[in-house]
Amino acid sequence: MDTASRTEALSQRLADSGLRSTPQREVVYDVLLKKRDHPTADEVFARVKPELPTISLATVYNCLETLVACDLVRAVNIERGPTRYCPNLRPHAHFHDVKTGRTHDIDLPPEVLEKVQAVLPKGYKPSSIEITFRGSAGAPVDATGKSTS
Amino acid sequence: MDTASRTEALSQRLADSGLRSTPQREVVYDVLLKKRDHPTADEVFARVKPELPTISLATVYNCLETLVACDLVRAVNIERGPTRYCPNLRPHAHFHDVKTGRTHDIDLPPEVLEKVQAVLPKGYKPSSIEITFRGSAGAPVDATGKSTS
DNA sequence: TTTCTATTTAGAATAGTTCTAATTCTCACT
DNA sequence: AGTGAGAATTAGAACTATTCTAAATAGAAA
Ligand SMILES: [Mn+2]
Ligand SMILES: [Mn+2]
Ligand SMILES: [Zn+2]
Ligand SMILES: [Zn+2]
Repeated sequence: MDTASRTEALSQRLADSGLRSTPQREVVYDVLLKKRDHPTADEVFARVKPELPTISLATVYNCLETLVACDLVRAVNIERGPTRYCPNLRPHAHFHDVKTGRTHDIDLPPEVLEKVQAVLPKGYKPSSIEITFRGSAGAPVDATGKSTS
Repeated sequence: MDTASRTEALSQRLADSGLRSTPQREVVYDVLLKKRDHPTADEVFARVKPELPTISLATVYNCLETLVACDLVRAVNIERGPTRYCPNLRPHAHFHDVKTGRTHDIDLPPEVLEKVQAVLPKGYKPSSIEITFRGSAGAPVDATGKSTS
């Protein structure tokens, strides 16, 4: 999907919520889609600025909040520290690599989701599930001791 | 388990890490065990104060950090906002009830844990898994419209 | 074109946590 | 028992991430 059609999809979704499409909202959404590394608001701010040099950090927070409210973006709170933002709308878990500090998306098959939901006692109605792994995702090392990656 | 034997278990675990058992650490741990509602540091502070009126908030943070480092307590970050603390060491998920704001523990059978771990690609070595539900846990309502709880 | 309202903006304010430097406590050793 | 070294506690300052406020701007509607 190119930038034009993304922008179209975005304004549609915003309109559905009675909101306007703005350059700030478009560029914030674009940078999230372009580099899907779960950036913080500060990082989004830094990436948007070259495109919109007069944007403010407050606006970045506002735009992110709006995108989350429209269900185009997920706010991710893996641990204490700044909220991170993820435009991946498919059901997925997060793997937080302690070595690199990076967070990867892990697709969740419906079958696993169901299995997890099944642990809930009757009457518990979840509206969302968040699964987070913490650990190392280092490339496996072979018998020579060299990395295989 | 009474307070005396809890204290014993605590000092043992602290000693294993080369740390001292102190009144502050004991009382902080005790209040976590006594009311398992995932309190914030501020809430722990308020509960400890009657017992140790001169304790400081900094010390509460220090004690909680120590207990987490000793694997006696889990730090829980459900969403943006203060970290919460949980002394339940069994594998469990958290259900955050949006209506009441309360967070409940949900036991996780080993079978479900395995199923969830199985989504990880080869080479991903998780050291911990966090599963959080968000939703409402309202008591089911019967045909009369009265709560069944 | 005027008006109405949404949005953006800069900066102040706030919340939660961590840091700093001084004090107090504990324990090992005499 | 007395002393010294290091561990732990403490109050308050500092810090980070976020939210709020109030004024400026921009866009749609009339
Ligand atoms: Mn942020
Ligand atoms: Mn807290
Ligand atoms: Zn993601
Ligand atoms: Zn818990």
